Amino acid sequence: MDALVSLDYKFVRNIEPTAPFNFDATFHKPDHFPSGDNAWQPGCRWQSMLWQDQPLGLLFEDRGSVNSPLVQLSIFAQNELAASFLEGVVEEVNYRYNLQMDLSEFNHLFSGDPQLGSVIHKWLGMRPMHYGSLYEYLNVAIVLQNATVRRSVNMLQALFEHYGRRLAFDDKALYCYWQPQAIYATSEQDLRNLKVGYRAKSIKRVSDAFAQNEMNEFSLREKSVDEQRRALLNLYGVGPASVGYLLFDVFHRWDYLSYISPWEQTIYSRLFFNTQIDDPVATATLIEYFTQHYRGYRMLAVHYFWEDLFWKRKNEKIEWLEELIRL
DNA sequence: CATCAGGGCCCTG
DNA sequence: CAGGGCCCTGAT
Repeated sequence: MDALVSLDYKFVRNIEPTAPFNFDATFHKPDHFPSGDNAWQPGCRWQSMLWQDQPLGLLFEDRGSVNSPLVQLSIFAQNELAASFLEGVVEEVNYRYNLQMDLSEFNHLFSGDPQLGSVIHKWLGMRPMHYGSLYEYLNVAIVLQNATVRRSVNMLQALFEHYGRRLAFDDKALYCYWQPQAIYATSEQDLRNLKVGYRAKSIKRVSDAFAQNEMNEFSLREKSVDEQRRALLNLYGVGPASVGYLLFDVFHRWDYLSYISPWEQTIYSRLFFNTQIDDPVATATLIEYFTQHYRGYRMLAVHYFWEDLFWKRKNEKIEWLEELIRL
């Protein structure tokens, strides 16, 4: 299955994000684990995308500034694409990367906050984003479960190699996701052979739900948070931790925060209550704290702190954090 | 060499 | 609603 697909057609579109806009903090998230479907360097992000059965290569380039943002998007494809198709890609890209997000209220409310204020100032215009579809994110969420980062990386890579394709564009070769039908057509044992362990059952059942149109990301986007939450929890293999990530990253629910996993608990306790690693405060206390301080944008506020921390980690060693991130 | 926990979730009692 | 079991791996 590991065929190299050459994307020889190129189409260029300009996108004007809302200002202020921080290109690198939006297009690169140092806390995301490395994944074979994208690459980044300052001012550039390469990304594969499977859109309406078409394997695409995307290249985003920073052509503006914080206050006068401009992103040049190059779309690479196997063949000629209609203007309407390209418009659809641009619209979806605007959605996934939150390029038209209005941050003015968030900035206004919290730029004077003793802790969040300086972080907002430092990363002014940063957007949360997830580059993939709901189905793609679910695969990531599942391989994250109860595994070390290295193992999660290996599992996703094995899935790419077995069910995905490699796309060649702009001198890059990046893996592209598969359709859920590819796994609908396979067996749980085939998945287990890729050493995903008991997650095989979740991957299979989630893929089956999408292949049989029991899940529709686009209609789900129109529903209420509660309906979205219920629909996601209804999927086998999705629990409180995954649903939190999904509602924030895929459904853009900036205030949804109802579960904090143990390792996040340790980090937040250290950041907000200055506790020792082995003595974190209760998650209920943390949630109460976020509710008091960042009501309306609780998870977005957490995202700003989180990204700030992982950008720091990228540039300097943070010893207490290294202990918590077991590769 | 054996043991264990890891960026959860399901199922049972 | 607490707790055991689950696949596999790398660390100890």
